[in-house]
Amino acid sequence: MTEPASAHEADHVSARRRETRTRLLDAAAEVFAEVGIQGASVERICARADFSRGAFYSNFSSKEQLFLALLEREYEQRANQIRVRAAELTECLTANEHPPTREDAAGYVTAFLSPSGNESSWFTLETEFLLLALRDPEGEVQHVDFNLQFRHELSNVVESIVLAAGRRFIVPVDRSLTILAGVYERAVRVSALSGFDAPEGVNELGSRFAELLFTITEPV
Amino acid sequence: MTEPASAHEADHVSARRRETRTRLLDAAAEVFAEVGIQGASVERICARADFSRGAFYSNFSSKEQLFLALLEREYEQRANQIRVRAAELTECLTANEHPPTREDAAGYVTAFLSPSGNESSWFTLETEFLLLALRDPEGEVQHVDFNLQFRHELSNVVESIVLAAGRRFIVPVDRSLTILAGVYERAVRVSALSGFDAPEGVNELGSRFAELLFTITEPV
DNA sequence: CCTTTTCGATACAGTACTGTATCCGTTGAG
DNA sequence: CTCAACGGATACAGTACTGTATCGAAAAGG
Repeated sequence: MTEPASAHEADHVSARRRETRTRLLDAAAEVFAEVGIQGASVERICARADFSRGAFYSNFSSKEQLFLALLEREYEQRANQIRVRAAELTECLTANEHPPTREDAAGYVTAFLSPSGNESSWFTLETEFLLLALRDPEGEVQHVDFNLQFRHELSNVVESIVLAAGRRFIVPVDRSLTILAGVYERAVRVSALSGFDAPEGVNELGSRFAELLFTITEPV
Repeated sequence: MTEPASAHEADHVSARRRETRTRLLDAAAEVFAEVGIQGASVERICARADFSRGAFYSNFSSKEQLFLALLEREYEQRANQIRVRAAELTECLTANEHPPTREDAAGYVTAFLSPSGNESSWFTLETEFLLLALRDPEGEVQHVDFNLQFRHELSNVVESIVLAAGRRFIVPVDRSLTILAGVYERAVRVSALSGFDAPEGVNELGSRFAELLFTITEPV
């Protein structure tokens, strides 16, 4: 609303400007993760990016706008990664003659869920986002939208993977996903609290998850 | 450290002082929930409680200390409530001749999970706590401790309730609890985001949960 | 009833940050 | 080569908050 710049206007953002925005976003990601969205002063973010506040206000109207822009970027990246991994996994599954054993599944799940970037800071950011949305007067911040879209995407991905593995869900898919999501998110939280470093956490989660998957699916 | 007042010293807190602390804690609960632990200034909390900052610094050494005190109080209250409800439920279950049907179970679970105080602000506080713990240099803030104790308590409660209902867990108890906790916490989060007001949310959760319980338990 | 202690209020100095208004170097178009 | 527009730096005025140090009233103790 505040920054329409709709299609008919000059969409042209100079390379210089894009670079500035990127650096500010990168810096913000760090600082937000470190001290929180409220604890982060515009000044500090700019300092981290080696810019002055002038640059900031020339690119974003407020700290919240910056945060939302950051979130959008990260979600996008995240979604892409999932798509890529899902494609790999599907290919791998269809290439195999026999349906995967539990052990195979554990490996696949582990690989699929293995952290890519800085998982810890992502989790922190997401939690900040949740808090922001919780306090949002009337849904200005569309946490739900982000999540619904993401969920939908994920839903398709998981279903098609399961299918590629020659299985199908016993209980309705959406209910299954609720369970899976719950277990997964809880695992992430626990993992975040005891430090993400431990790689065995991921393996453990992988096998547990695979087991769960075998419990709530059946051969097609 | 700074305020030992260990057991051999005067534990006596005058009624006046206790009252002041309570009012400050109450105010803090509101303000923290509204604007977050970082967004809340000491000044604002004091204003809400109709005290000056003098009173605050005379009772707490910092905002974080206040927050931790608040959390302790709330956890305590929470735990008590669960104990009470569990006792009621157990009594109710043992009084019955026949093991509960799914419908019964849905009712019980719904009652057990039905919100008591301000669920929404509690969820917000807990999330703030999580974030605090995430950033905690080296486990000063003992989120894990709180949670482990709580979890342990809950674990016993759930198991004994299930037993009183004449059933037992198919998969190991701790794994079952992980699943239940995941599903529950996720439901709370979703509920928090779409406003806690909707009472049908609780009912829905109740029946889903009961169903899940029937899935992962069997008659003893 | 007077004294001592306790506890909260007030005053103060200092800091960090905000958003704007203005300035100036850079860059790209003609 | 020139000039306008762009994009970021700097300066400024103003605000909110912090923690401490001091003060005075109310309670407790004798």
